[in-house]
Amino acid sequence: MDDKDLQILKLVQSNARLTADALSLEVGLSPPAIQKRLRKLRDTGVIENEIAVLSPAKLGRELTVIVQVVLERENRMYLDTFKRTMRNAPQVQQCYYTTGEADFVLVMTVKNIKEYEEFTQEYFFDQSNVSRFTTSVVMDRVKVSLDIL
Amino acid sequence: MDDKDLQILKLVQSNARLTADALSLEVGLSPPAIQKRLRKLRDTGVIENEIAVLSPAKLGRELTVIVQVVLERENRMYLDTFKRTMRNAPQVQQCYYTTGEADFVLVMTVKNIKEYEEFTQEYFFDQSNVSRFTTSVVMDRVKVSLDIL
DNA sequence: GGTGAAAACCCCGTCTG
DNA sequence: CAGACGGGGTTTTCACC
Repeated sequence: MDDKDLQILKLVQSNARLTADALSLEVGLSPPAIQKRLRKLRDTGVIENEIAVLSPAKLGRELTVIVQVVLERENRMYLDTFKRTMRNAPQVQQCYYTTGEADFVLVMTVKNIKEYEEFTQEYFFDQSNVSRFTTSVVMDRVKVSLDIL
Repeated sequence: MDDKDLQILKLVQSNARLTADALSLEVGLSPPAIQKRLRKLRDTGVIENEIAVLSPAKLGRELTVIVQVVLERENRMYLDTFKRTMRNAPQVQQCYYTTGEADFVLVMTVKNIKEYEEFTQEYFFDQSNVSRFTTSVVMDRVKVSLDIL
């Protein structure tokens, strides 16, 4: 992991379609050298995966909400159950287990408020372990990235 | 936008490296047909971009925090200034302008609590428009994706 | 890490249902 | 109009230096 690797990572974290050829011009290595580094970065898990970012608006998921969830009982089994449920819920983009007021913070995308209401019915009310939750409706997705460099 | 497109999107949103050949087997179209659809999905903005997801842990960004920010004055100019600042701050992965208690919700990744403290000094205290903010430290990144299908 | 050849993949015509 | 085939060009891959 040297400076060249960091340069490559900075570029591909916002555009994974850059060819080894294009990268080689920026970084100053031959295309095969770039490929070797990319392979290593993938194998070692520095690059976790490469994904297509879809437009929520163009796919009818106009509504983004942020939810803070407080659980009723906070023991290992209940925590794991809740985590597993969130991982399997397609409406839940992100789920964080946090310190502070809430136990979990969720970032969700849904078609409309009705779909969100149905989600809360299914996951927060019916025989669940959720004590209370507060909902914030997103008016502007000011910045949405996974960049870390 | 038919069912075939949706199938393609579902696959590439979690793995953008799938070749047209591999996709053709799943979807039941010829590789050129897949490519034509992919091109259209990119051109129309349904696929916004393709990115490499990096491991925060392996790059020394061990700490994720979620911050709720309340502004002092909430007029157009102050809002736009705050949004622009967040977009340009590399520590801020995501920034949402929301209804509810907080004006903004941030998802941030930092090296350690010291870097976060410095960030708050620079962006929240020094001559800023921030009234107050509450910090939640992430103990488990249960689910972090941008999947919407 | 660089070089060069082979393989795989992508993209563009054209054709067909 | 959307999909299937076939070419040529690009990109990736791999052996070797």
